[in-house]
Amino acid sequence: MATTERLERLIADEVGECCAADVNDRLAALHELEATARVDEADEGRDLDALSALGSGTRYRLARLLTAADGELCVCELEPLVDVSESAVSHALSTLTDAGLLARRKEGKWRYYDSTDRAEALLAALDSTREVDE
Amino acid sequence: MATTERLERLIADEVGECCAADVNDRLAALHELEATARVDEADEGRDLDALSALGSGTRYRLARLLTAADGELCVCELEPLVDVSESAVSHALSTLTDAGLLARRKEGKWRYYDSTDRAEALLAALDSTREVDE
DNA sequence: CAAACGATTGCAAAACCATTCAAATGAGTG
DNA sequence: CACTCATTTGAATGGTTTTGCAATCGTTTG
Repeated sequence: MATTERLERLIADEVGECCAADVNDRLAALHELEATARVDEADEGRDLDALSALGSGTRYRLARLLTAADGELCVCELEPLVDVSESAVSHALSTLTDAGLLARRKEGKWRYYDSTDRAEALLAALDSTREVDE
Repeated sequence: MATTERLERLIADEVGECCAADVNDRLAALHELEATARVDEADEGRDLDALSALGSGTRYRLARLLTAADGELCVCELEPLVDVSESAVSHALSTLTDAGLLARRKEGKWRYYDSTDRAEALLAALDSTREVDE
């Protein structure tokens, strides 16, 4: 996977000249970076689940609604607020729940959903990094 | 889209009895919630772009690398750190840039990328809401 | 100016996803 | 226990996404 040719030329380009030591230093730095950036595989999977769950219109809107509500909401309250079928709402809520973005509570025939800290943190991150200019 | 039948029954279930006023109150609350939760359409589009851009393995890993690096990195430094083709890396970096998660800088033949505040905020949100228990 | 090079782009194939319809589940009620 | 109702589940479908290949763009260098 790793051919160092381009990297050598990059370093030569930056430093003017390029000796083996320079290349080794840079390679070491890159491997250290790789270690720093690496996330536990299970955590990475959960992150990807959360991001892709939120990354679709219907689910994003449901998560927004549940985050804006100060408490839990029943499926039958959510359904009229998004314009997809009842079944699609259920699929969406399940996906969000599996992704750790919603919590589900049963009460008799009804099922209530609420947003988790994770959903709130992600939406807050988006809200706080909105571009000012268009 | 909005049939109030189920909602009426839900309220009857909660309150014991259900009069028109109860239903109207709840409907008003739901409409207010809808207004609170609503995000400017363009902003919503940008949020979805950001989330779905980050929500795929290759792009997530690139964003992690650039966030962990204290400065910008050249494409040729990133390429050996992820195991997809050069072309896929380029596609991924473009998608991330379009989504507002990376900044691109040209210098001669080389192209450098760096993460934006938005990418960092999203990854930080994920990191800070990791479940402790499995 | 032609050749070399880093990076991007258009395209096609394969993999994946969101939605719907139909059927099932599980709770409450007569 | 049959019936209704809220919600979920499974399968099918149409649409989008990811990737690699080949061709191309823009820059530097001989």
